[in-house]
Amino acid sequence: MPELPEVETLCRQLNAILPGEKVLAVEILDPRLGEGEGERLIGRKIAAVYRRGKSIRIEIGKRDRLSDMSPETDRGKVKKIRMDKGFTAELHLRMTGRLFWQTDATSLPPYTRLVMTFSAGKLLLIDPRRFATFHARSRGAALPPLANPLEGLPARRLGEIAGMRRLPVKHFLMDQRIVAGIGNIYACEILHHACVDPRRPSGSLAANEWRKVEKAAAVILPRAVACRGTTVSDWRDLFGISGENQKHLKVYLRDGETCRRCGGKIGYMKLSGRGTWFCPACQK
DNA sequence: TATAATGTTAGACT
DNA sequence: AAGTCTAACATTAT
Repeated sequence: MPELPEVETLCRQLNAILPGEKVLAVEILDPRLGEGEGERLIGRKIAAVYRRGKSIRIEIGKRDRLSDMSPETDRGKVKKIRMDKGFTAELHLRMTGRLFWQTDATSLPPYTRLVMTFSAGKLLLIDPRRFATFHARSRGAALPPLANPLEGLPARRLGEIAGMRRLPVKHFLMDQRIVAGIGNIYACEILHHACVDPRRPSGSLAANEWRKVEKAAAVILPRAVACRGTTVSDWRDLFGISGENQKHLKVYLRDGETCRRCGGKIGYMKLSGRGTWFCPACQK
């Protein structure tokens, strides 16, 4: 469920809480998430949290001085432990993953799959469908940055990449290798704002149409971040609070209702296997 | 009971 | 070879 604005919301909220916090425990409750992945994070401090596309990357630093001062350890060993570069815990929420910051001693909510304990609280991964992924990797070379639609989607680049491709433009915008972070809701909304029919072959868009797509993304995505995401079913932010962006939806889930721009009737169809809402009257 | 769900990807098919 | 399409993953809610 979470797309760029939702993941961005979580990252910002995590960044206000986690840096400097030490990982006290990691419990993996769903074996699909990998067995010993969490062990090596224990005793380390969070440096910062970043978003890359729809992934949440928690940068975790070197082991804290006190925690590796086991008495009588030979110095070589201690040194070795502290020489590493730290880890990155990478979370991808896929369809139904959520993060929740729990600060009271209540029991874990249903479908909790992972618990990361800090002194200030517990970070829970809740995921009914169990598609979410979690990996703790030692920090290596920085990954190449993905095109970040929050920093703008240059129309020219989009046109170049689209070339002569016949892939529907909606599918094109959702290709994470091209544009990192747009999913089904925002692809529908961006194309409606840009007045472009989602079925159009991506290679058929004229330069001015890509410019409209660029502008649409620049309106829709930052507003969705400011609204802390779109709650149409189960999306909640880190503190369990619904987003507000559903108020701004023009087509998504509005099947049969009236287009607020032209008065036409919002249509629904399956495109590339995904539900697609659009206004046939004003999206050409 | 059948269907769809805010994501990704392996494998099949052009 | 490269582009495109489909099914599969696991589970709930309607």
